[in-house]
Amino acid sequence: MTPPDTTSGIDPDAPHRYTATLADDIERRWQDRWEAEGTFWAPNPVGDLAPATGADSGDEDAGELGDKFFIMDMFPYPSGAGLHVGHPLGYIATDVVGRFRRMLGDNVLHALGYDAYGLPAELHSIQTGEHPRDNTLANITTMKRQLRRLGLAHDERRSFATIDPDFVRWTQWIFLQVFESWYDEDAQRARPISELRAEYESGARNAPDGAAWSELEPLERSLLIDSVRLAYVDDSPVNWCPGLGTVLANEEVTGEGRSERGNFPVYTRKLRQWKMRITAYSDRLIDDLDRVDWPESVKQMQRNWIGRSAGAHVRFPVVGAQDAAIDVFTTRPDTLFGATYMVLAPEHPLVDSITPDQWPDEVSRAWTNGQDDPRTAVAAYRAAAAAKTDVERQAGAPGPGGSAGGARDKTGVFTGAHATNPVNGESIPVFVADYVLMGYGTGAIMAVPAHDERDFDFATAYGLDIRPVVQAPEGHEGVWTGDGPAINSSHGDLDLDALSVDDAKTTAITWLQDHGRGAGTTTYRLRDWLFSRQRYWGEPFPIVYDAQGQPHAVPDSMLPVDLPDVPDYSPRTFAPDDVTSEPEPPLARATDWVSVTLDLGDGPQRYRRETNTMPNWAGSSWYELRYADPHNTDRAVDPQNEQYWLGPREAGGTGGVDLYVGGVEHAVLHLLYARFWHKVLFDLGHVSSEEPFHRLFNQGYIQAYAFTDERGTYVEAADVVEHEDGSWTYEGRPVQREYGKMGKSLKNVVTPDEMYAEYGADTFRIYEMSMGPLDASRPWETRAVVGSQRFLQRLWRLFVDEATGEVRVTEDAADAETLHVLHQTIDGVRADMDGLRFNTAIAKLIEMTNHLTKKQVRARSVLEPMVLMLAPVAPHVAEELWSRMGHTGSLARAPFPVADPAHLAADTVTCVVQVAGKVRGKIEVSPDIGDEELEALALAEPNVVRSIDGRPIRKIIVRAPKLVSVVV
RNA sequence: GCCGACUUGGCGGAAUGGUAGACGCGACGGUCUCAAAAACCGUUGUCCGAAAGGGCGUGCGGGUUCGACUCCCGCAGUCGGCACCA
Repeated sequence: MTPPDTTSGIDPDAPHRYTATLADDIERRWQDRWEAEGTFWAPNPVGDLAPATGADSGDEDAGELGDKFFIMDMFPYPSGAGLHVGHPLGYIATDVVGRFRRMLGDNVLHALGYDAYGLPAELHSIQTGEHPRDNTLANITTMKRQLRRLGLAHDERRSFATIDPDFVRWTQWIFLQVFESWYDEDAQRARPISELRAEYESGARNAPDGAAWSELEPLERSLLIDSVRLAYVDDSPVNWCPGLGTVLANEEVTGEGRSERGNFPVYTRKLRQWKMRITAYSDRLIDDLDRVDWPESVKQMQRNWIGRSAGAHVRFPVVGAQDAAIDVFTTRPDTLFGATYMVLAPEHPLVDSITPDQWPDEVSRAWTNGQDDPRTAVAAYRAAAAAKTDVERQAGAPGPGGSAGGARDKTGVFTGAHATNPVNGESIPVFVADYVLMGYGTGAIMAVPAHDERDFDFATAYGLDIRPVVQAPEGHEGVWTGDGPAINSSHGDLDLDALSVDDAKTTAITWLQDHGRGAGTTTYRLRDWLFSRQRYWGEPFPIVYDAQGQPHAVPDSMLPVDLPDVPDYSPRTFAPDDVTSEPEPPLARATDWVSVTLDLGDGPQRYRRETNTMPNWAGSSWYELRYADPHNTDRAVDPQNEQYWLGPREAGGTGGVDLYVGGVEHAVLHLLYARFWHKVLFDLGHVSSEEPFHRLFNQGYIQAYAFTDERGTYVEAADVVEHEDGSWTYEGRPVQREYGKMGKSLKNVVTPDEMYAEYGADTFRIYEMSMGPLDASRPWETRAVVGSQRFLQRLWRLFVDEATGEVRVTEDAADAETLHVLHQTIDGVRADMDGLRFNTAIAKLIEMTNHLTKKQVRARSVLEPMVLMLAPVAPHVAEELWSRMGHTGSLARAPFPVADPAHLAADTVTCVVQVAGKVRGKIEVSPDIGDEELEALALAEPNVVRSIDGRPIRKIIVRAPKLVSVVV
């Protein structure tokens, strides 16, 4: 008989031991087979990826595809730097989920594309002269090879890159959809421009100024239409970055007023640029956050970014000026009686017209900045404000004493004008100050120093009245921004006194509306999306300009508009502080391309092409749709395919990708833009889903330790030695440890290739998944990887004789305890997989393996479910064992084990006995023991008796069969 | 400043209000070996104790509860986002 193979019989050099070499052989073999057999192909309802079922039309087949599960990763930018072990974390996680869902019977759509436009490739081209496409495609090839070795269960037929002409064609098509739409505020949705034009032509609608369509000149008509398009050219302040030679979206500018890429200063200035009217969707973008399954933190970030705030517009007539009035936005209309002055932003258009030639009598010296007349004073102040970058402006001017600059000292100047407070007729001074921003609200405020910190600071500095109109709690000093009864707030027919803040707001707004002096309103922080860049490596706009400079869509049949070859890929860049420079995109130099003759309905004419390109966010704003129908030449996505993969599952649902995994760094940029485009496409009837991503999950990051020597230079982390006292040395010299990213410059990169070579892909996958919860960041520790390999080796040994390679699985029946362990494990692993808790799922598999090893269990009825549970995380070794047990096909679609309730309950349960809240005894009892019997057993336990020590028992809590708590 | 998340052994981390520290790394002890490495087996929160057992322990201070890592209040620290947004 077989000698009991216990501890000492294990030979590390056994020929059939699960080593990196064997793993490598197994993994490559299965990867080739999966590819050859198309194991992970996901059929579509219709089109080229529909199942080949003869003459049947697609409609019938859709039902036969079964339940779907669409899982997505945030696709990568194909960098030339190569992967480190942090990159695949999310891809492994989605692969585990995808494989699990496939074993539950779902039709799983999982593929990976490449977000291939980007600055690095362009910078590389500027240096080398190589076309960015060549470099990018080479990087994609390398990256695919590295990722393939992970054994990801992707449908390769659905992979694409955003630079593929076939993809660009539809990116440009979507741009034109946006361009050819307007937002109908009444219907609260985007509608085609053609419908608006029809309404104008039929006379159903007049221009906003009341003019009839028929009375307008052709150019006026174009301008009217263009002014409401969702994609439009606008000459308004943008973020100009001379150092990069391009403009940037607000989202691409850091809090310090610098470019996110390159860290160059950014200046606000007016330039003619493409924008997208994302602000039209502000409410829906906020409201629909309640309908998606996203991390609360990301939802909150988007809410903050959109920045909806409710309040009122109030008109303050300018004293002495006929029709002039200052329109302000306030969130606190309840404090109108506390408004003691007003402030205009330096760029506010009314500043010039309201500033008089002379100071009024008895003007305070502090208000004039020492200037002899208001016009000079205001002009000087505005010039000074304009010269500041946003950074300086936000940092605040250094105080008179050269203060360290912590506080944002308020500066400003009196305009010499006064305005009338509409609620009490009071005349209050109007200032210009740069603490009021032109970009928010109306660029003008009513200042209520008693209840606003900023106004309080300014009022204190300039000696302005501070009048409390909300009763602060007793003993409170300074500004009170909280709730309380209104005081000093009554005049004429408006009486707010004693009302709470909320009630006073409502009352004040009603009064303002009734008297035509204002209205309740909502403002947003969100600005329209700046959509053009002065760069080469991006999608060209499918737009041409006519002789009058009016934009026209390039006809659909001419898409895609390809990038022309240019002699030089760089935009003209300037000194980082050259504010007045004019942007000059590289495409402008392709003069033959720029000038084009087209017939857009009026016969052949010369047009000039748009020479800006789209921002890198364009491709990623709709790529989820293309996975569902990657080769469609007639549409971006066929409606049936879209409905199947993305359509809402229940009435009123948003639909969207079932699970989208990626880093939290895209919380506002990519995720906001993608939602916006998706909603436009929904409004126009191109998709049935209202949201692109139904469930979002942010994976954490793999961090790493880096080490610096005494000069602060990074040293090779792999060669640092740790000492028992917790210190580290490199080549004998002491080094300092720091914790952060993995990167070449930090000399702490560990690559997946090293892991494949040393342990194999399955070990690497297990390690990454077992390090901790998926949403937490954690440090990489190469020396811990061996633990995952030991697990797989132990498991392998259960099945395979390491000396002979013989499969040792028997047809024996399993003992009751093992069955209990098995079904407990099945139950737990299923739940963990569902909740993306791969770390605890793996821990349970390890526990079970340790149990089977200890008991030398070889029963097929236990080992087969074990292999199936392992398959999502370690698919290659699972496939190998499955096939060695005699199965011929892949286990990719084998049913995931189901726990048998009969085996879930244990024979005995450990009951804990607490005395005065402390555990004093444990007793093994039957799971269905009664309360009374359990109580009696507990009180008979010697250690429990000793702990009670004769004290009177006040109460006994029995939770059979797990717990007895004795209160003394 | 505002918003959000987090804080558990030497380390990564487990724990529907019910045995704190599962699982893994490391460390220590052992088996095998001439030896070492590898592998395997065992121990491992901390203090007292020969043991039985007991004290103390989940950032800090309170509270609710028979019972709190878990719930509530206050504080500190770390990380992320926003930031003169009216």
